[in-house]
Amino acid sequence: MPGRQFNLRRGASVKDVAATAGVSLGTVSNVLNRPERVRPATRERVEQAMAELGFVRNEGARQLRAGRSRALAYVMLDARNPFFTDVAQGIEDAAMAEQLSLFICNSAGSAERELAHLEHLQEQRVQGILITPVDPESGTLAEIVKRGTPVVIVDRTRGAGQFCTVSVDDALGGRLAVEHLIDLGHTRVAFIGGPPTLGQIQDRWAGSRAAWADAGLSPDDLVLLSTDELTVAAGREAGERLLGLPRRRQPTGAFCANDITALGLLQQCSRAGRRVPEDIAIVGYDDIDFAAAAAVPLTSVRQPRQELGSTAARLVVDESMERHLHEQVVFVPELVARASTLG
Amino acid sequence: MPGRQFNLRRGASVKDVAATAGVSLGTVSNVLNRPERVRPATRERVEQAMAELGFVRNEGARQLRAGRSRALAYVMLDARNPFFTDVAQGIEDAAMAEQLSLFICNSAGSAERELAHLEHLQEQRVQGILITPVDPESGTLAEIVKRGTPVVIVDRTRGAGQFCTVSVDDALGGRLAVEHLIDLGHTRVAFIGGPPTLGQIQDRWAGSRAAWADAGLSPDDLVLLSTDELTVAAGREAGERLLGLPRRRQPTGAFCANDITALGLLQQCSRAGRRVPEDIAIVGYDDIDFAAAAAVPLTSVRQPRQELGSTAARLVVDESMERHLHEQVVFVPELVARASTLG
DNA sequence: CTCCTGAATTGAAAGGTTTCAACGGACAGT
DNA sequence: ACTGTCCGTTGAAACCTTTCAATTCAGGAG
Repeated sequence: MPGRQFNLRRGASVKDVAATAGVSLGTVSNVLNRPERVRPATRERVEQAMAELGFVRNEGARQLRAGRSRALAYVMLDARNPFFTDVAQGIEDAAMAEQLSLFICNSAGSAERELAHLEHLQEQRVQGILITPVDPESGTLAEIVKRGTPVVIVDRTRGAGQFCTVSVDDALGGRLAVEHLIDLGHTRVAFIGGPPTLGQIQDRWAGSRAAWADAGLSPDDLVLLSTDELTVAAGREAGERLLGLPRRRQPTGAFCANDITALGLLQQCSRAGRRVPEDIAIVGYDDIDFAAAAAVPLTSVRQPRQELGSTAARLVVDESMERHLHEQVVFVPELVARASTLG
Repeated sequence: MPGRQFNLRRGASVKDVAATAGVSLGTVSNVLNRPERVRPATRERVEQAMAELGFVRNEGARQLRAGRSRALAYVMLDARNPFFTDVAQGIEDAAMAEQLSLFICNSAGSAERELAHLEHLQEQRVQGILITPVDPESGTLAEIVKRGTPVVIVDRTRGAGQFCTVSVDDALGGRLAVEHLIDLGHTRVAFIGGPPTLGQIQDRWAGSRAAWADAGLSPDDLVLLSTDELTVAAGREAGERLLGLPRRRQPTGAFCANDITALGLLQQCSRAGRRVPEDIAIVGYDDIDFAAAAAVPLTSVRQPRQELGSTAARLVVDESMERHLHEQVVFVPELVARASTLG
């Protein structure tokens, strides 16, 4: 290969391509960004040169010029919860469709980790940030928006009034779950979930109570078993409490605020020799893949997870393009009935 | 705030900071990168200016200058499999410790998606790529390495001779699972998994057979139930086949090549009214969180997932620093016995 | 033949950071 | 007083892409 030599360590640049193809920098750039402006013969020559040199665009330089990068970011609250990985999948699909890269980070519920991630993402000049925040009211996010990076809150609405949000109607979800149990004839039901400070728990509980009241049942027969977190262990522990209640005061149905907790309850029931749904019917929330995969497939409230993600991505891209009114998109959940209630 | 004005859209640059602090560009850069070289008084003045202006380093420009970015990338094979999300967690931890950003991508088993991701990552000039490839022999990866970006293969060894790899001893894992069943007195056992083209399946099967032979049992009594993939559905379907065998030829123990398949088998058993482990003992593989969360907690072969990830990250960072010999790290798996075999 | 038009192409400038050779000043030693 | 050293600081150059005003060229109209 004669003539033109470029820095091996760094690879070919537009300049090298231009020299090889015998055109100017500007033309190479046009081939990349506005090919219709370039005469087909020229374009072909340039493309040939690119292939020959193995040219790969330098996104960093591009970003520097443009002022912002072609990357989005999603800061997950809990990567171990399949709900969030499915949301991430929806975001990735949308990002790919827009030719954007995606940083996925996991705060794992730690405000400190979250902050470190947000710091990095700002340094990367990402085009927009999608986040399920540890604490929406911390002020960090507001500051990021003020600096010009669009932020969309995913799956949270409390304290997020000033942001775009994408969420699912949790009150309706709670209602659907409890109405399902009522329809099946249950007159004593447990609500399992927490912590009660979480907006979503409040909404699902409120929806449950409303459905209960609408059916003319006594509030005393909708038992709140509050947990500290939404984990398998919390579900097991709540199950222990539930099964320990005196026989005649024992609920015949339980609505768990997420599937992971429901799996814990299911395990505890199995351990105690109770049959599901004959002795106790169980409804979960989220409809993660593992809900359908449980020994007794779990009835659950499905949230449109991927759509949640892709919509959030669309919003953040919109916002990065033009000033626009903040949108608060709310999706409708759906009950998926399976063996854990139907028998 | 008098005087100095900077482009609002873009935010403050080192230049703005330098002007505000009354020093030169170089000094600001020194404060950022070699603070020990700067007189404390000066440093403080610069840091003050940074805070005042809300200065955020522009990683793109930094990358442009340095030739590569301060970001790693992990291309997952299947984001819905918790095994890989745990590996990702390990990588993220290591990346954070090194102050590196991390792109997480999901090929979802599609070579096309994988290629699109790799394209983007090269444009980003990432410092290194960690990947569980759809096809290690495709040549794409070799080309990326040739262009100077280090690549480490995660959880695959076949056809990856020329790369750094990080994996777990699958033959040993298979041996542990089957030895456990033998120890419990099982003399007829099923191996469930596939596709048989997958190196890991081959290794786990080979390890199983070796353990079986070592115990002096007849090869005919280790039954291979091959599946097309490692999914819940495949596990259910294999369960159907297993339970359909004539009673006296029916295995009393099953070793599934991953936990997800084992959950499918467990579900099928539950559906058919078989008790686990009394009628059939089940061993899974991976020890994902949901294995312990199953109605009957699953005995499983644990792989050091997070360590797998963090080691891979360490290797790729090493490789990006200096030429080094390719390392092939192999971890040792461990059996975790639970109720699905112990009763 | 000249002028005009529009299309294709050019080249310089800008964007923010890092590096490095060079510089200035203080201070010690002679 | 002079030289040499060392520390702290400086400013220009380089990294690569994109943009845009300017330029060239071909071809048609007058």
